[in-house]
Amino acid sequence: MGRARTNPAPTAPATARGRRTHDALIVAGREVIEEHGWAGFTPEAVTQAAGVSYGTFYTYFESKDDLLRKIVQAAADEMYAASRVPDTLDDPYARIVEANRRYLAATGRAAKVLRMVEHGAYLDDNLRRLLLEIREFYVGRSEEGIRRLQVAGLADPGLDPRLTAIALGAMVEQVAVIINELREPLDTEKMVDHLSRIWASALGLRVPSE
Amino acid sequence: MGRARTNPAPTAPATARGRRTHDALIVAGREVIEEHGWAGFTPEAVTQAAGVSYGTFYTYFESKDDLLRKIVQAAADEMYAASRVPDTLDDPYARIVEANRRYLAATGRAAKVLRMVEHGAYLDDNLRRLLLEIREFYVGRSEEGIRRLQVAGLADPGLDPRLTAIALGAMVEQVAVIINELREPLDTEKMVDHLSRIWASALGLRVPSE
Amino acid sequence: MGRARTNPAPTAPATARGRRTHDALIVAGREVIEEHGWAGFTPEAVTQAAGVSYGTFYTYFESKDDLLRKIVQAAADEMYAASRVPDTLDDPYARIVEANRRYLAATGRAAKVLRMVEHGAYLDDNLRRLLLEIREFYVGRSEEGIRRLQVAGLADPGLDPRLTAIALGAMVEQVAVIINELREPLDTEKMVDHLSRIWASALGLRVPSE
Amino acid sequence: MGRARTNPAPTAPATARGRRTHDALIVAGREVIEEHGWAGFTPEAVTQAAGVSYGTFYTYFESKDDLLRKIVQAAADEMYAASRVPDTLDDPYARIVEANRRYLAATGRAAKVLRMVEHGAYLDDNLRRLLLEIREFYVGRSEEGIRRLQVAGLADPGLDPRLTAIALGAMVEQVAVIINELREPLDTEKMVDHLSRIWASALGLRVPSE
DNA sequence: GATGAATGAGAGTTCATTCAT
DNA sequence: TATGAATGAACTCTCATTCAT
Repeated sequence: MGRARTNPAPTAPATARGRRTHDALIVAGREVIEEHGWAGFTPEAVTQAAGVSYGTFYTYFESKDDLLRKIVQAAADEMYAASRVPDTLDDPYARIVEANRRYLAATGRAAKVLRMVEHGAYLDDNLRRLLLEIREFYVGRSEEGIRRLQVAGLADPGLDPRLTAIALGAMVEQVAVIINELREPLDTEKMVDHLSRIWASALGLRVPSE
Repeated sequence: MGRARTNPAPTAPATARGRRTHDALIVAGREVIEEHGWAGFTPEAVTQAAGVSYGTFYTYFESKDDLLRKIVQAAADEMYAASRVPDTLDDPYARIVEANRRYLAATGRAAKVLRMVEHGAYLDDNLRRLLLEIREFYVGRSEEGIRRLQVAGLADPGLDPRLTAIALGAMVEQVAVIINELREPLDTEKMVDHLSRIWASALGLRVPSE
Repeated sequence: MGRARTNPAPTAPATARGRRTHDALIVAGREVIEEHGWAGFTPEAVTQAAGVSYGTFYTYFESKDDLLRKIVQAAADEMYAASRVPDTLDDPYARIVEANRRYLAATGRAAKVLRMVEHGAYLDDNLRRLLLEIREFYVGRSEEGIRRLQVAGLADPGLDPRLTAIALGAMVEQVAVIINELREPLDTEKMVDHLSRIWASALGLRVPSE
Repeated sequence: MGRARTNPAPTAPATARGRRTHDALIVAGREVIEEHGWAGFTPEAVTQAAGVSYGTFYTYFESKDDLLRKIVQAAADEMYAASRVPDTLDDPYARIVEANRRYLAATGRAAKVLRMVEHGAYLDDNLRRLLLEIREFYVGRSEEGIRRLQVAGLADPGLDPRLTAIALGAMVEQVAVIINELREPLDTEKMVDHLSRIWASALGLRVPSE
């Protein structure tokens, strides 16, 4: 009936207690979605995991999707922060290794959350756009890097930087997600090594012999 | 989905008409899941897309998950068939190119279905196992190929064949899925070329100059 | 999330059984709203009153408000039908008496429903418009009648036909609603007599002595 | 509404500040119900309109219904006060005109509040009784007036004073409510004139020519 | 076999009320 | 007295599945 909304559009928590509960819900939400997937991601599950009552959910979030967006944003922010390779690292190959190591180690968990959300993304434009932006960020960054290496005469100039960035980015992204679903456990550092060598040889970079 | 199941197990269709309806539902189910994702995949939507009445669904499928499994199986079969590289092709690089071309062109659609299903897979062990098997099939096949090339002295013997197969397989799989979600349209043949070159240089195969 | 609606926008019932259930829900809905008012008008109450299960509600109505609109429409139709004074009745005063009698007797119940709904009408434009139209129908009809009597030299030409119609219509409408809420029971026929005399003397019509 | 009530019965405000807040809530509550109807009348909306915090509501009122009763009482008191026709006015017709003018002008707003509340009244006996009393007050007063005019030989002795008072009171009450909902704006003073003439002619009073 | 109505458990959301600070 | 977070029962709506025809 287009009933007038009388419920508060939730505002930022005013007290420390409120802030604590708010954050606990985001953390709990993330755990729930990691563990039980999209279908298990219900306000009830989230509030139970956070140890608060059902109604408290709506004290802080306008809707289930509102929380979802905030979880995605938080995961994305975390990935950005964790994946930044220090500028002090100069050697191109070392930079690749470091980027891959960080992506796998530090951001694997966040990547999983994003993947779980992709399902919902088929329905919601905002969320889909957000996910696209996140991917674009990584692809764009790699593309730039490849271009710079080409200009410096270190990478094969015959490669299309964008296509290459898309392909190599896809590799790392997908490996980060499936790494824990595989039959066998897997030596992460060794995988980082292989990913980096693939990356380097694709660009025509000289891989330092170990 | 985890509902009690008192349904009579539907038997194989006895008549030609029955067979037609049965198949139409699988086709329709696949279209629905491609277009509207997991959340849009309801018996209602599927029967409407197939042009039959609601109740007919349960004449042919024990449950929604039953249909899902059959869709996945059909998609997997199709991928297997489409991705087989003819034995007559001898040159290793040409084989890689052909495999990638086929994966992207012929199986991209099926790959998308599988990805959409992955969400539901977090709930159902059977389905999860099925998806793992499909991936294992591809990874295993690549692993074997790499091993053979190593034995033949054509590929870098320092590589772990399994890790390499996982990484390169992940690349192609993910590219096949995101290729249609990207901002810009993308020249598929050129992507095949890049994927193949990455694959070849990763293995240390000589890429024939164009 | 703007989740795609997959539930059928309910269509007209295809079978006789469906028609029966559909109608039973409208009847039950009306009883519920008469008896328990707007606040008691819940899908649960309605389906219980109709003796069907909860979910059946949404087989026939898109929403609670959808049913409400249909109830209002049905009540309005019924009022129109019941309040029509036969053209064979010629005497102006007799026509007034008959109109009032019918309004009170035949449409009092419908009027009560409409009044109960008015509350919701403060929120929903469609419904408000519908209620306004219903009132306009009656006021307009009376206005015309008064105008004709003035032209015929039977009614006081100094009266504004619209204001007079509004006031007299308000009187009958409100009497129809409160008649059952009063402390004391009330002789309906005597009330019809008084209303009619008020109406007639207001217009300056000669009231036949009894 | 019909919730268990373990609330401490709030006591009358002890301080001036308390008094101010208490009154502000009543005023705000009235505005809210006028503007957004029964469904918009929530403690949340009321406290926001009054510019105090949510919890403050229950410092002053036992429940939502408690506030409602106080609003109704205030509206009723206001109507009584505003509708009192000065004893100095002797002429019966002038008294009628004045009563109608006051009812429409001064009490229209209060009448609207009462009407909005009627919906809730179907749930609460106290409130229903209160509303009945208010109506009875007006009907009773008119009834007395009619009786006196009959005794004085000024009004038609054939009329039932109670039925006549009910009908004429219903007219004014309903006009006061719908006057602002009509399609067209409406000259209030002209409406007062028509109402009064209807009233007078109904009683058989001589309407002074203008 | 096919149809479409019926079912009811469960999901998301609201809101009157309570409580700790 | 004032604040705003917390509570949970109740409400609207959905949908996988069953059933009568």
